[in-house]
Order: sequence, then structure tokens, then C-alpha cells
Amino acid sequence: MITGPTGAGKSALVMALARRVPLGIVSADSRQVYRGFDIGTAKPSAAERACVPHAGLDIAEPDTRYSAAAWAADAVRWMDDVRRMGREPAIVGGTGFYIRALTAPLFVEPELDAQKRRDIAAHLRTLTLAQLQRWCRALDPERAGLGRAQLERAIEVALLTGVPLSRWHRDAPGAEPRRARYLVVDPGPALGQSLATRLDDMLDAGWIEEARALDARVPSTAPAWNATGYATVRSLARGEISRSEAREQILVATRQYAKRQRTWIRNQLPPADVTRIDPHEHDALDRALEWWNETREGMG
RNA sequence: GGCCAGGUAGCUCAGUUGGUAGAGCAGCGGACUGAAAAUCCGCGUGUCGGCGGUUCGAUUCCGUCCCUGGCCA
Repeated sequence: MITGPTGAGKSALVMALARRVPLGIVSADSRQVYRGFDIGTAKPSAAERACVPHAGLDIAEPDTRYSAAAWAADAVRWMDDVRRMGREPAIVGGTGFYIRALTAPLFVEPELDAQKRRDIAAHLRTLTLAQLQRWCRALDPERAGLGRAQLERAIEVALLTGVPLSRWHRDAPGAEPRRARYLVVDPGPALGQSLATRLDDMLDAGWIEEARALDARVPSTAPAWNATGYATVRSLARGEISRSEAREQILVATRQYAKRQRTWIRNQLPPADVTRIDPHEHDALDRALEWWNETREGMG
């Protein structure tokens, strides 16, 4: 598993690694799954994909909602695909929740009535945070302190199954957890500058035109639009804000996202299984290779 | 040069009828079991522009100087 904050240079490092060992990339990135959202998600180029096999890109329509569970199930197949090519899968991406859904599988969810589910979701959307919190405290108090998305989920499951989500988690465990080793790619304080440079590159590479074209055919409520910066670039393409305003907003949002990723990595990954690497160090590739070889031995 | 308006947290500003100050944003820390680039939670000492004066006490009143913006010359 190769992860790290956005813009840290995970992809470049893995591409370099791929020149030394036969690997195939399984992307663990919740935004690169969407077709057409390319530049702003830093999706690997066609050339890179021709050079090293990539799975997990362009697999969903922008107006559909993908999920960690779907990804984990798909990822198992993609890893098999990579092995059939005589390569070893490398899971690469910054969506920590997806990676964890693979190593510590989600609970086995019972069949939920799709129509009822939509009805409940529509109702929950109309409630305030405080109302959701109160309702969740009644149905599943353990989850009542979480965010809006989690509250809606907890209420939905409790309503549809009659059992609190937190009890499902205890009583209906998913598949066996699998041990994993993590290579965390993070340039430390240099990340801020990398993000600024990367943003300018994206803007110069036609992100605005891409957003304008997407705006013409993808509903503005589509899940893909909540990728960092996309809604802002859409406003820029529509002429609603200036380029410098957009740049500043996107930079802030991207830094905040990177910070959340670091918090996740710091606190959710088992420290004993984490190897940190600064991609700017001169021996970064050697250390990555070393890690790769050790990991293969360790996993058998 | 004259007049006016300002100078308070990294930024934009509020406020103190004199008892040493607080919002938003930024930033920092945290949570996270089918939306996760999502969704949430917590954290506010800063020569209140400088120096004097009045006062038991000044960021607040007075004087002066500096800086910024506007108007007039």
C-alpha cells in the first residue's frame, strides 16, 4: 500500500519503481474513478498508463455514487488481474478509507430496500445537523457525535434493519482483516510549494476548459464535482470569480485536504506497519525498492 | 502642505460610556465501518501603530510623531 497526502509524488515514485520491478497499479483514489474528471484529479496520463498497467481509473460515471465497499470488492478483482499479467499489485492512493476497507473489511450489510432507502435519504436531507444528532442519539448513541454523512447513514441503517449500525459493526464483522505494509510518501513542509506548483500546472493544462465541458453535460449535483477545486474551477469557467480568487480558494482547500489525509495516516494506520519516505531524498527510490522487496517477503 | 477616515489576531473587521479584547476566515489538533478530495468536532496573549500626558488604572481620553487610503491645494 503506497499512500500519502495529495500531491506528495506517490505516482511519480511508483512509476519509477515500476521500471525496476514488475508491478501493476491499483488506484485507491475516490476521485480518479470518475470518467472525464482528469486534470484536477491528477489522473495518470495515457502515456503513464501505457507504460504501467493501472486499474481503478475511469470506472464510474460522474453522476453516480461509488463507495468504499464497491472499491474494496473491485480492488480484489483488480489485484487478481494484475497477477494474471505476471505482475505484483501495488495499491496506490490517498483515499485512506478505501484502503482500510480492503485491509479491515467493512461489515456485511444486509439487503436494504432501495426504494425505502431513497425515501429515507430524501427526508434526512431536509433535516438540520442538530435534528440528525438528536435522532441518532435516540437510535444509535455511539454514532451521534460523528459528521452529517455518518449520522444519515446510522439513522438509515437503524431504520431499515431495526438494528443500530454500531451493533452491526460488532456482530456482523466482514471478511478477515489482512495485514498490510504501508509506504507513506510525504515531503513534509515542502508539500505546500508542490501543491501551488501543481495547481498552476493543472490550470495551464486546460483544467478550466475541462470543467467548462463537464459543466455542459454533468449535473452540478453529481458526486464527482465535490473533488477539491472542481466546483471552484467551474465557477471560474462560468466567469463568476477571478482566476486569482479561484487559485487561492483551491490552494486552501487542497492544503486542508492534505492535512486531513495526514491526520488519517497518522492515527488510523498501525504505526508498526508504516514506512515513511520523503520523495525528495536522494535515496528515495532505493528505499522504496527496499520496502517493496521486504513487503513481498513479509506477505509471502 | 491642509482636511477627513483609518492603524486591534496571519487576513477582514467588531468592541471596550476608562478596569489590558472577540467574531468570521486562515492555521493547528482530533473523529471517521457502503458519500471519505466527503462529513463533522475542538483550540483565540494579540507590545489594541510609537512616544509622552491625564488617571488608582489607558487599547479606550488628550498631545505629538509615524504609516495607509481618500479629498483639497
